[in-house]
Amino acid sequence: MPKITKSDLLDTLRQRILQLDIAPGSVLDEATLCEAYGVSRTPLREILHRLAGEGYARIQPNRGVSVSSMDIETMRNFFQTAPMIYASVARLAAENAVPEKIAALRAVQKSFRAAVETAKPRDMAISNHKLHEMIGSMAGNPYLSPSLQRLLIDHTRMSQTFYAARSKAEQALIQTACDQHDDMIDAFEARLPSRAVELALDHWALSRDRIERYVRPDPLPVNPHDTAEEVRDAV
Amino acid sequence: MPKITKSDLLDTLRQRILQLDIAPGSVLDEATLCEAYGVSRTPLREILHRLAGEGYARIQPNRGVSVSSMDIETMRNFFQTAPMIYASVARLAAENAVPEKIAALRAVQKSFRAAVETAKPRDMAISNHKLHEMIGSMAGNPYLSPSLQRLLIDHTRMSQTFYAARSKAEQALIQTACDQHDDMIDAFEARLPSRAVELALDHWALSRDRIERYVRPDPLPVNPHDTAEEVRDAV
DNA sequence: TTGCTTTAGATTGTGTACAATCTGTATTTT
DNA sequence: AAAATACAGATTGTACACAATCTAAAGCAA
Repeated sequence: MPKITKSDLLDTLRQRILQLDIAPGSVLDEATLCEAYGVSRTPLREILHRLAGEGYARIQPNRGVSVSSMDIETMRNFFQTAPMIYASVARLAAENAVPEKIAALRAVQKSFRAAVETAKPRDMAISNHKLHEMIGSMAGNPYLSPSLQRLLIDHTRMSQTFYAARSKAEQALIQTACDQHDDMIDAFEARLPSRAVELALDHWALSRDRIERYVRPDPLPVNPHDTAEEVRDAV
Repeated sequence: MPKITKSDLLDTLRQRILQLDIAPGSVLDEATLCEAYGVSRTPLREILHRLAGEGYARIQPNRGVSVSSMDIETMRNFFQTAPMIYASVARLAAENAVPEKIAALRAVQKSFRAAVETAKPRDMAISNHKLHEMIGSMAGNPYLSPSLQRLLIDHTRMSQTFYAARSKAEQALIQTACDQHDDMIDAFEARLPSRAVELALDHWALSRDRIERYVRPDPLPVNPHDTAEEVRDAV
């Protein structure tokens, strides 16, 4: 029976949700989870309430808890909101930068780069999530943090495919994103809010384009003899 | 023994916190609350976790739950963030207006106006809070809502003094705020995002000035013979 | 006195039994 | 046959007892 602490279990569930190991919309069954992690229902239920409060899940009274879903309407709101929040947070992070937190950022960025170099998609996604969470923490604005949190949850879930890059071109994009992280941390450290905002928006644009490309891929060729490029130009 | 449902108790505690009936920073004692409302600790603890998730309270493991505090740093972040979020929410509310929700807004605004006319500060604060929550709901953006929620919690708590208006001038300000509500709802209904943003910022400016005036009141006259106006001009 | 250790009381966290509610199926009624 | 109802099994919600942890006061050593 694997003994596990409450905060560890909370973290484990958060990660499983972020990695799509537990699918959006699926039900978090109390009995199953208790069995799996060897805790009783009382603490588990408190964890579920907490997950709900953080936006990872949703509680319907007398009908259980389910992982937050990601429908088309949600996506629309995501694209509408992300740049504003990310830019604001970057600005505040630059204004409120302190050496201690900068060092912590660099440490996480180091593990992100390591994950990139060893091509471990899951580690990339989690490190990236953590990095951006820490930027939010450095921004230190309790009114923006909850929005940032919710954006990051869905952003990380959507990016799962991103990090499992197949082509050389996709790997190059990941490298660019990785370099952008370093530039952003430099901007925070130098306390350059405008520069931080600019970099944050570039970083967002890269991610956005990649997600859009996944959601709306190049159509299959109508005529099997056409190349993908010809089809794309025609559309 | 007053029998109370879980969601009612959740709502009651939210209102008590908003009305400063439970002071910022004070601990929410499990035993006391169980005694007071006749529920056992298990459901109460789940309510407390929920309140923490929503930003009304803060959990420190093994050290209990306390009502969110409002220190000087928090205030700074509040003033920095509020206009952006309020404006964004107003824009989205105008874009996503539906007759059903407009009707609901008008109903709450009616009860707000009634509270103003009967000079009931607590009802004003709660109606105002509810109205702005509903605007957020109509905006329908799950990424902005949590930030709006947190802003409203502290905004309502800070406004407690505002609604207990003493002078004629202060009552006139409340009237203005009330009229702004109607204008905003009209703008939502007519689907005029720019107009809605403009009105939201006016509404914010009014509230902000009032709060600032409370935090930094006119200084007492140095020389007892001076009038308040002379002192203000001299500062 | 000052600082550390011990220990009793209070508070928070967990496990388990039981109650309330919901869901889906089978039966009854029209 | 269709609709309504009743029931059984499963799931969620609550109460309470007990375990773990923290707090603060008392005692002891320097």
